Amino acid sequence: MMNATPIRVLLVDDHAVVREGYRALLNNAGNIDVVAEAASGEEACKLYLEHSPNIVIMDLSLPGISGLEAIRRIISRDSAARILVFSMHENTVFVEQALQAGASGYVTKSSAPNAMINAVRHIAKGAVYIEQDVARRLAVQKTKGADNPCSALSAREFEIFRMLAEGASINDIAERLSLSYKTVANYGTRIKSKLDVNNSADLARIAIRCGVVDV
Amino acid sequence: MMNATPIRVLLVDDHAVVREGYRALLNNAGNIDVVAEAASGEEACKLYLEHSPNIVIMDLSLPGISGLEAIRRIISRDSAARILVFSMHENTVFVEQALQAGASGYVTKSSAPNAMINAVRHIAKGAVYIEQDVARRLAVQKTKGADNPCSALSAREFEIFRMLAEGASINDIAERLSLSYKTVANYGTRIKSKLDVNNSADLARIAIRCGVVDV
DNA sequence: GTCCAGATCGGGAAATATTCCTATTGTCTT
DNA sequence: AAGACAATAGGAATATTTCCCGATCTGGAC
Repeated sequence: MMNATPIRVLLVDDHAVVREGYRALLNNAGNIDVVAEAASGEEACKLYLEHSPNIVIMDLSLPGISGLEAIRRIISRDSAARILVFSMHENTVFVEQALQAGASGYVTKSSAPNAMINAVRHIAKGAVYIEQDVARRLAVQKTKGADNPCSALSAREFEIFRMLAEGASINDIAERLSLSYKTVANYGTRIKSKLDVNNSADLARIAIRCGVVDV
Repeated sequence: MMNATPIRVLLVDDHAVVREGYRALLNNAGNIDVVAEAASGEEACKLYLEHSPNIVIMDLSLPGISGLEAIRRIISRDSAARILVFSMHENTVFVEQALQAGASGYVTKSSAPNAMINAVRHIAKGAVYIEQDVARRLAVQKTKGADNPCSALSAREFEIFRMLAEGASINDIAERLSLSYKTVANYGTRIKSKLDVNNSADLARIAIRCGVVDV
């Protein structure tokens, strides 16, 4: 097949080996041209301005500013920027945050190898690309227009969420808030359900991610 | 340059895209032949017996049994097996655990792309390959004793600790490790006791602090 | 003013998880 | 060979979590 101008891609991942692999993959796909690579969010912003690629493929976990922050910065400079997040995180929290930040697509590293290729082509055409199962879980979770998971919580829920994430026991919390044990236990269940997790470890991680408690 | 028999490699990583990338990388290097790919520890063990590769390149985070457990199983069947761990974890705890389990090398994904190639060649010759800075940090840590709580844990404890901190349920873990529910539950209690915490949220925070799981 | 949605608060019962105890192997070390 | 300790797991008692309910209360919609 003959193609016109190739899709120009900026690759952002802090692992050189991983970038190298993706580069090989994208080159083999044809009509996709990796024009630059960045190992950090800062570098990504800089290189975006220099190269004005059609697509940015962005890992979320980066040294320095996070992938999410990098997305925000790129979008703030060019609201038409098309960014495909290529993350190993399956959690919908990340998807939400990425889309909220302005990403046009989200593909997980567990996807089929050509999912990235497909996503690149779709996004280049102006579409939004999210994988089926990720999208489904996202839809289930989108009860409110929450920009971060914590904002789906009511005041009381948030308070108890914090305490749980800090490692407080149900009894502690009940006592400190002068509530019945049952009430707190039920809040715990409701919070986990709202945040789409089913254990305290994940709860703690979300809290840390949101800066609600510290590490 | 002309070479005799190529180095036959078994690639183990749960992400098809990542495997694809490494395969491309190794093929380009010349004289290295990826003879099989596994997406899980179980599959790796099976394919190891079928193909008897010269080298296994093993990611540590796998579905089902962990990379560490897979290394142990392969080594228990063939103590001469040469396994290169190729992990994204920089933490020395992982290096320690991997070498203890019988790995012959440890390369992080942040290394230069050809570090993997070098490592494969070295290990194929029978050497042990660990990157400079990783080795240095390992040595530093050894000289000044236990600086992080995880080193108080045994191999099994560490493995389960990780899984718990990642949010896996007792049942998940039992199934993935082919252990009784009771065994895992008891490990959980022992781990909490050793780490001096009494809930999963604190467990997760310690794991994050030690860089054993990410946020 | 009435009504409804949603927040807050909790009981009951069943399902799960955790703890503490004990016991059997196997593998080192001394 | 003895002792220490890791790995494994059962039993029984607790503790926690979940699911399902119902009672208030409050702030807006109509």
